[in-house]
Amino acid sequence: MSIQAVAAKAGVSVATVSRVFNFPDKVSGATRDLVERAARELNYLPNASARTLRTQRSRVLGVVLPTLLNPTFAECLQGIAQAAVAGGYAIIPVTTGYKLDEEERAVHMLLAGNVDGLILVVSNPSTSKALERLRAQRVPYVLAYNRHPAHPCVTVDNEAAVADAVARLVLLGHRRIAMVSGTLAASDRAQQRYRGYQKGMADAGLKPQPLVEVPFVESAVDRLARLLQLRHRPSALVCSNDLLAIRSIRAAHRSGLAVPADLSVIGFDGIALGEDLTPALSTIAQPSSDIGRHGVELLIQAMAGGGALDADASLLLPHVFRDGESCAAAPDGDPGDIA
Amino acid sequence: MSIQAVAAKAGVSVATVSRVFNFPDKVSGATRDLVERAARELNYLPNASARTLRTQRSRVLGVVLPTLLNPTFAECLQGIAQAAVAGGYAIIPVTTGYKLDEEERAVHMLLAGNVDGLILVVSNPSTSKALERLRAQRVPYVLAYNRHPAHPCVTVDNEAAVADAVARLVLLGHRRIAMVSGTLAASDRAQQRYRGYQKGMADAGLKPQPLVEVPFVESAVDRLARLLQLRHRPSALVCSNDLLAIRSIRAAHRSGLAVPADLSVIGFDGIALGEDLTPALSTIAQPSSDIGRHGVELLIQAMAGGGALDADASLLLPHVFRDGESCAAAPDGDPGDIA
DNA sequence: CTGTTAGCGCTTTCAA
DNA sequence: TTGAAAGCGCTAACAG
Repeated sequence: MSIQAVAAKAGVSVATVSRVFNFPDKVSGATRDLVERAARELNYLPNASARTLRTQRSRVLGVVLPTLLNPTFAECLQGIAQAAVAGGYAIIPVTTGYKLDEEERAVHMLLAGNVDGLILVVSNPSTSKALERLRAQRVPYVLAYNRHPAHPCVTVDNEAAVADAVARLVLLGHRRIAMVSGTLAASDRAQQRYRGYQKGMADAGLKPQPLVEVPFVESAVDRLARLLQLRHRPSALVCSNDLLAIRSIRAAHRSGLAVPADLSVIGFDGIALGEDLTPALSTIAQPSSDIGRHGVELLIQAMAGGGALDADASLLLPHVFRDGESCAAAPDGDPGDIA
Repeated sequence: MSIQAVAAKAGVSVATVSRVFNFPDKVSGATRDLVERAARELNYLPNASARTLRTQRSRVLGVVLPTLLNPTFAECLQGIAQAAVAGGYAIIPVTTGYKLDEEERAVHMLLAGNVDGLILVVSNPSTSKALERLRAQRVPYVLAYNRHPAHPCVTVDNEAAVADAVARLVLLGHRRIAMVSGTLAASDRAQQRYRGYQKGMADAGLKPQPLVEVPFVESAVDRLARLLQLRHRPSALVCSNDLLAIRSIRAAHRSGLAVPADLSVIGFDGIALGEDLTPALSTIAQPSSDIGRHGVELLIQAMAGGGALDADASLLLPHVFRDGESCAAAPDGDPGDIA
């Protein structure tokens, strides 16, 4: 069903039909009705490819995410989708599994697919080939969760957030506080959060424990359980994300420790599911949906202005500490190590 | 960067360049090298819209899902994405939030976006306007999770799966077994699973309890806790999905019941996260990723054959009972109600 | 306010 | 094995 057919049926030119769909007020009411009726009767839908070819705008956004298996990114994608629809855009999401070459492949694929702009979560903005390429080709893009002075980013203050969480634990009497993280090298967020841990400990005059770094792939529960069976085990764990926190809680149980009586656990992300667990997860909640939404809004705005996005358009959204049940006062009698 | 530029640089016609990209063996080795070099140097990417306009195939698949906040569908989408990439397709996912009018809107949007085919999870195939439309317009599509004799579907045998779960509980000595479900009207799966519960109870000579139907939106924990404080409370719960099972466990704790000592809970879906919980979730695991993958493969296959998909191409994939820790022998002394 | 027409970048006959 | 040219459906000058 083409514009030709509609024009013929309505007895007008194709230009008029086009105007009815794109600039309705440039057409007289009578003609407009005529065309709209014809279009409806023919079940006409403008052909997106033809329109894209002609206008050089696809009204499609590419989305690059590490995975959808972590609810954080699924929530973010929902926010992205919502904002995209509101702005008249479709999205094509691609997941990379935290792998650098997949990031590049994803960007290549999306560029080949004619997307107008990209919103992405990369492993590390400083070293990303994919970003270089986008910059070189002047493709509008915005980063989500990442933070880097040279790129437009929408995220939270990871460092401050974790430092704050550590301070709360200290206030509860904890001294042996350890941090559990995924592979540091695979994520700038993990690095920022670790710095936040170090800062929090230093601020409290405590000696930071060695980072407990668990690979993404294996479930990590065994590794964590081993840690918790040590003689001078931590009384509190700050985890770099909620999934790790959940596994830490499992590890605690397996080691015969009660959460939060024997061990406090704090997560990061604020996945919705955390509130339904027992104990409900104490966590640093970031506004994942908003991060996605704002990212898209910035992007659309920039594209309307015709250009790429500037680093100083970056947004730092507020995080909140969500007080659950996995966090309590420290058991007595452990002085910990003073820094 | 257009095919013209590449042709000029390589000193050949645009037709030859096109052939190099589409039918490499129809071009002599020397010419091919020439063209490939030129393309590389110019950083040429064929324009997807132009190609789509000309060939009438977009190589894009539409995906309609209820939500990504339930990890089940996120897992499924990963499977879909993987199979789509493997088959040379991009995907455009749209979520409907279990709302019928959103289903229609989604299909409309995707059709306007020139997708070649659709994979969707609808509320109820029997009553779906969206499906009618697809059928009428002869658009290739396949359903995931849904099951209906008149449509091509990829799913599991929900009824048998739940009946089997009930049988296991009976074997463990349970008599008062209740089913917890989301809004029945909103999902054919929920209806099938409920029938499975009824069948399982009947097979054991037990009287089915009234269905505990909790709305999707509110967290349901309060409602469930109330149920569990009744005098003749159930000793086991079969839940229509894992999210409900998790909330049921929370409700149990809140009511002072231990899981599985005082209450057994079985979920449905087999979300990965369930294995990291304490107690680890006992659940009927369906192969979500495979459901997505097979759906896409069927679709691509059908589209290659030029036509829509037939109902008898439907696939029933195997489910497995994943034995976790949320399910144990019934406490003594409750005879239950005999049917 | 409406119509005519060129051309977006590509694939695909048809001819050489 | 290669090239010339038509045309996919649409938008946007431009003309009237």
